[in-house]
Amino acid sequence: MPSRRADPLTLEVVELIGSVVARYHEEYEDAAASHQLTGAQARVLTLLSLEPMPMRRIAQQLKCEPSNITGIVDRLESRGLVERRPDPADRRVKLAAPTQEGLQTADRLRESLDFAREPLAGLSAAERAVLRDLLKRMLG
Amino acid sequence: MPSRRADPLTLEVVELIGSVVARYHEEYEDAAASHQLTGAQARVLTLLSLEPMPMRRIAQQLKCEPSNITGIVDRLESRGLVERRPDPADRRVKLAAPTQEGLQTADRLRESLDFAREPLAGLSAAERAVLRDLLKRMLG
DNA sequence: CCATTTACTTGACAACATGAAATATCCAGG
DNA sequence: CCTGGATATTTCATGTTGTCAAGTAAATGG
Repeated sequence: MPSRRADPLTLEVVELIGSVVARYHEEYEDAAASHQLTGAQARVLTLLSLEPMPMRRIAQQLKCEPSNITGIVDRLESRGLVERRPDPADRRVKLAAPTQEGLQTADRLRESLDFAREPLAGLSAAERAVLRDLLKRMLG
Repeated sequence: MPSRRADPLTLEVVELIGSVVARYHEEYEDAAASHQLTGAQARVLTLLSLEPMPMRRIAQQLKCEPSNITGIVDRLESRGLVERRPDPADRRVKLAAPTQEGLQTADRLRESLDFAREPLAGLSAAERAVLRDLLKRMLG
């Protein structure tokens, strides 16, 4: 039910969220590029740095087709950042896992993601807590 | 200056912003797809629905190369959603403008962008105002 | 009036994304 | 045990987005 026209305040907040999204993306792509990674490659590498996982699960997390992941992991693998391991429990499955160098790259990537510190630095701890709670409720 | 490790609260907020960004994107792509548009096409059409503008300016707004815009506008034009007009003041310039049908599509697109209403509905007006102010300050 | 700059397009190329088909493996019911 | 159906991954064809370099047309300023 589309309710009726959203009120001006809601529209303003939506507009601001759009700006946050645009800025986040820009900074994410820049951070990735500074490590010669594309955004998609950076996302996959970051995911794997938390926990190795089957190709299929990567696709689920990124909400795309598994056949797409094949190519992205291929490129990461050809650069020595990721490797495919057999799953002892299921020979159909290939576990993608970061190499040592992949882990280091993921760490440096995390550090260069300044969207964290820079824009939030202007907010006090109390304000950040309020923001956290509001975002949490927004995300349901 | 990477300052030192960000505190847990900041990290939590950053994580939440990441979730908001992911969700916003997902919904945006879905809304675009429901009108047989790609995300990029939807962004350009939305931009033009506010105000016709030269190709060059579209590229600046989208932060990409002008040569990229040529293709996106080509596809929108071949579907009758956008047209190129000469700029009376400068014959090098082509103004991209939405057609009647393009305007209608842009309107319907806006309506289906429920990221506005749905998640924000859980917040009171006062809370939305607080959120607005915090986001504004975050964006500097 | 000529050199330079600007706006746009074109062409070559890479990454990303989807969908369909192929391969290998698992698994459950007979 | 065996077979038929489901599952995991890859390959291929195709389309969109993105970059960069080169080309054309038009403006602009010495």
